[in-house]
Amino acid sequence: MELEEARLKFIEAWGRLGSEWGINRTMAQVHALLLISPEALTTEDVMEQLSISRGNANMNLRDLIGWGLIEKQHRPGERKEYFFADKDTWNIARQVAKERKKRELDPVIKLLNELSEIKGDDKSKEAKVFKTTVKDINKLAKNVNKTLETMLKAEESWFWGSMFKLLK
Amino acid sequence: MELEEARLKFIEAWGRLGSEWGINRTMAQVHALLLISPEALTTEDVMEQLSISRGNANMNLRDLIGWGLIEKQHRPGERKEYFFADKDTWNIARQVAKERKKRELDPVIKLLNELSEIKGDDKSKEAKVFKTTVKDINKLAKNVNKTLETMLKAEESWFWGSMFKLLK
DNA sequence: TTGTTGATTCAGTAATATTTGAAAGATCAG
DNA sequence: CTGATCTTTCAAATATTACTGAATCAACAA
Repeated sequence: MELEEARLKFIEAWGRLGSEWGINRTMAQVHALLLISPEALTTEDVMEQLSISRGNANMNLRDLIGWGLIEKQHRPGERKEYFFADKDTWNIARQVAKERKKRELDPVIKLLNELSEIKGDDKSKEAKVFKTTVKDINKLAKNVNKTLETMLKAEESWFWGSMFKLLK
Repeated sequence: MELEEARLKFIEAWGRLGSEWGINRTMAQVHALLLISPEALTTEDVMEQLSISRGNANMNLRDLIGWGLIEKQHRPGERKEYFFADKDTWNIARQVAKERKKRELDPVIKLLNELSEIKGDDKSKEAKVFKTTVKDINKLAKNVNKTLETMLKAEESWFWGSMFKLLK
C-alpha cells in the first residue's frame, strides 16, 4: 500500500469512528489529518486536503481547540494561523475522556441523583422498580466516574501496567 | 418530584445520552422505558407510551434484541409478543461494550494493522510521522481491547474492586 | 486612511438519519 | 380456505445535522 492511499484510509476510518461515537465526522477527519502531518497546517491546507469549505474548516478547527486536541501556532512575521495536533495518544485519550465526562457523564449523574430522591410511594411496583433501576445505574455511573478520574490523573505506563495486573 | 415526571425525565435523559454516543435516540428511549417497566410490554404499549409509530417501535425493539439488551417473551395462549429488558446494569454495560467492540473497535484494529505494514520509505518525514502515529494508536487500541476483554469476562464486584485498588 | 490578508459568522442549502404508515407477510383458529 | 390478529418491510416524508460561500470583521502595512 502506498503512503498516500494509507493516509486517505486512515483519515476516512478516523472520521467513521468519530461519527459512530457521536463526534462530527469532519472534525474527526481534520484531527486525523493533523495527526499524520509532520508540520502544522493552515486553514487553507486543511480545506484543500479534505475538500471542505473555509467555514467548515474554521469551525472544526476551533472545535478541536475546544476539545483540547489541537493548538494554534503563530509564526513571527506571518499573519496566517497554523494548527498542529498533540500526537501523544495517551494525552488524546485523556483529553477526550475528560471532555466527554464533563459534557455528558457529569450532567447524567446530577440528574440520576435528583431522580433518586423521588418521594417513596413504595407500595406501587412501578415506583419500586423505578427507584431500584435508577439507584443501580447511578452506582454504575459513579464507578465509571471514579475510574475516569483515576485515568485522568494517571501516567500511561502506570495505568496500563495496573490494568494488566488484573488480566492474569 | 412525582413518579410520572421522573419517568419521563429518565427516558428523555437516556435518549439524549444515547444520541450523544452514536446510538439512535428512540432506541435508547425504548430501552429506558423497558428498564423502568415492572412488566414486559407489547409493541402497542411502547408505541403509546413513547408516541411513536408501529414501524418505529418494531424496528427499535428488534435492534435492542440484536444488541442483547432486551428479550421477547411469549405468553401461552397469546399471539402478542412481550418484551422485557435485562435490568442488571453490569450485564447492560458488558453487553454494550461487547457489541461496540465487535462492530467498531475490532474493524479499526484490523485496519490499523494493515496500515502498519505500509512499505517503509522512511526518508520522508511524512512517512515517518504516519508510521509512528499509526503504531501508537494501534498500541492504544490494543490496550483498550485487552481491557475490554477482561471486563467482558469479569464479575462486577471483582472488576470494580480491582479498579479501586488502583485508586488509593 | 486605504488596501490586503486572513479569520469569523450565519442564512440558506445539502446531506444524513429517522420516522411514518400502508401494504405485505405470518400465524393461527374455525 | 377465510378472517382475525399481529409482525415486518420499505418507499416516501420529515426531522436533524452538517456544510457552503459570501458578507463581515479584525489586524496590519503602506
